[in-house]
Amino acid sequence: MSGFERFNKILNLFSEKRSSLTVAEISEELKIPSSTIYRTVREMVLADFLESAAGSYFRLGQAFIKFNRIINLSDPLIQAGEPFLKKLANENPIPSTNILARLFGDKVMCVADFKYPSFKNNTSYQKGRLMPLLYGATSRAIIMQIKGKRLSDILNREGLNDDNQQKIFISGLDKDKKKGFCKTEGQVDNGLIGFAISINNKKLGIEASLSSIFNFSDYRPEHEPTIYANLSSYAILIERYINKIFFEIEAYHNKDLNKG
Amino acid sequence: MSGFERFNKILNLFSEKRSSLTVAEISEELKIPSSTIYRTVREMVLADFLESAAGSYFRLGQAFIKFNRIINLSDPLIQAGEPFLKKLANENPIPSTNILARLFGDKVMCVADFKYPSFKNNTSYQKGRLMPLLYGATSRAIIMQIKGKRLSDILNREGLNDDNQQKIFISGLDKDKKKGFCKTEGQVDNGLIGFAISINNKKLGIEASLSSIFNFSDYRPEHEPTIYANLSSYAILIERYINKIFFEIEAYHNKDLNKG
DNA sequence: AGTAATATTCTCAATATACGATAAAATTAA
DNA sequence: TTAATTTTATCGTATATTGAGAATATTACT
Repeated sequence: MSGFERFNKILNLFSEKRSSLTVAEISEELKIPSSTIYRTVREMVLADFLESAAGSYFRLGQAFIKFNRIINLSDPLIQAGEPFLKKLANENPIPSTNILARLFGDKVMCVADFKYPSFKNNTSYQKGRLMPLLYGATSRAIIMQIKGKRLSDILNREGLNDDNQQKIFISGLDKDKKKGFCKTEGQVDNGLIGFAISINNKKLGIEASLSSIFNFSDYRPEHEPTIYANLSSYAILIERYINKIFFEIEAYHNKDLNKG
Repeated sequence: MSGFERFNKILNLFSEKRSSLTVAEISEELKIPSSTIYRTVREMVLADFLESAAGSYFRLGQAFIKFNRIINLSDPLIQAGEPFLKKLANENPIPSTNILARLFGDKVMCVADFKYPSFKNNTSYQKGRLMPLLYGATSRAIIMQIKGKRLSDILNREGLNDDNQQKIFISGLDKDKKKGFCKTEGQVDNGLIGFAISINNKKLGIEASLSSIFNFSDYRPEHEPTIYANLSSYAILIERYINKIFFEIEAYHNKDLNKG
């Protein structure tokens, strides 16, 4: 096993449910001698990827807070989209959670969210959370953008191996694609209904979606036109801003080149 | 150079100002052949620490968002303190930014913040940001808790090498310690005045502070008693909650032991 | 489209580095 | 204090990592 692999494996033992671990536990989980784990953990602590806590436990370290902040301040999708989430929430006809999600590798991750103050439910959609790839409007509006071999590869990796099932899933996606919207009910959280629309930027490699999620009990069919209108106008706005930011980044790099 | 060291050095090239880099740039900065950098970068992309962006640039990856979220959901200080920041802001006599900061190794980092909506200034205090160790009430209320060799080591590393200057600084801290509060004006941001109080928990190794920052133009001396009263009552509340959370964590680990 | 320029991956032999068993030391608990 | 546990240090060996350079893939340009 390579050094980096071990480093990565150690970090991935940490989760929401298990936020601190001892060297003994890590060593046991990974079946690696504790002398090696001690050495690695020490390195990681030194570099702030871990920190030692009470009772010889170790926790995730400040490095993640630091780098997360850098991402927040510089990710074009977050920069372009986050400011609009609150506005979208305010313009929706009923209380909502509003989500910017994005494909990272094989996974859909929520990168920004705004919950309308009076929105009751605790949705699964929170910044930083990985979302199920095959369920929910948020994710559908993203995989909708992928096609061909890449799509079937992803589906296979997600466990949708059966050829026939895959065809059904893809033809469902195609229908949504024609409509231009996704709408799902209770696929991720019970009692919630979600609407989503695609956002993308080929140059920046961004495959994302904007979605609004409502309590099904609040929702009435007559809300739908407003919901769609809001989503699509904000999606266009966000795509424009992403482009603007992209050109700024490009200009910045070019300036650099001319300097050197 | 060890593998991990390189990994760490690559990540630390990224900053708020420089959020994407090419392999050539990394190779140039670190004086390491690009074939090696390509290999390392590929590994890092595979593990989501980097992601490739347009124009053969690389950016920080989703792993940081993911692990940051885990920290947010599990860090006892954030868990215990964040919910109170808004309340504190609402009870302050004038608009404020309210900060939970914490010592990580040698650095003070803001781990949670709540800005009162009408607070105008863009303060340097934002979640995830490293704060200057020797300036500002926020940091003083933290180093106040450190003494002896550990304190002088930290001061030395921060560049306060002169013995005499160090004595002056420490005696200043001692005065604040007696008062139980720190108050500084314009040390970090011009036109702002900050008040801070210590928060700590030995068992969990938490050395932190709670602070309220105001626009100097809003501030009147008669506000001071209320500011202090708010800070100290919330600090006590937060410390109690940290303890409660600590016992929950302990109980959780013990339960695990009995299981296994 | 076709070509040039860049970016990325691959190969391989030399060697630096990480590995793990064990001992020693330091810290914590009883 | 002693005992138990956690952490660091040591060291020979095995092996993963390195970097030069070739090969390939991708992108940019005409």
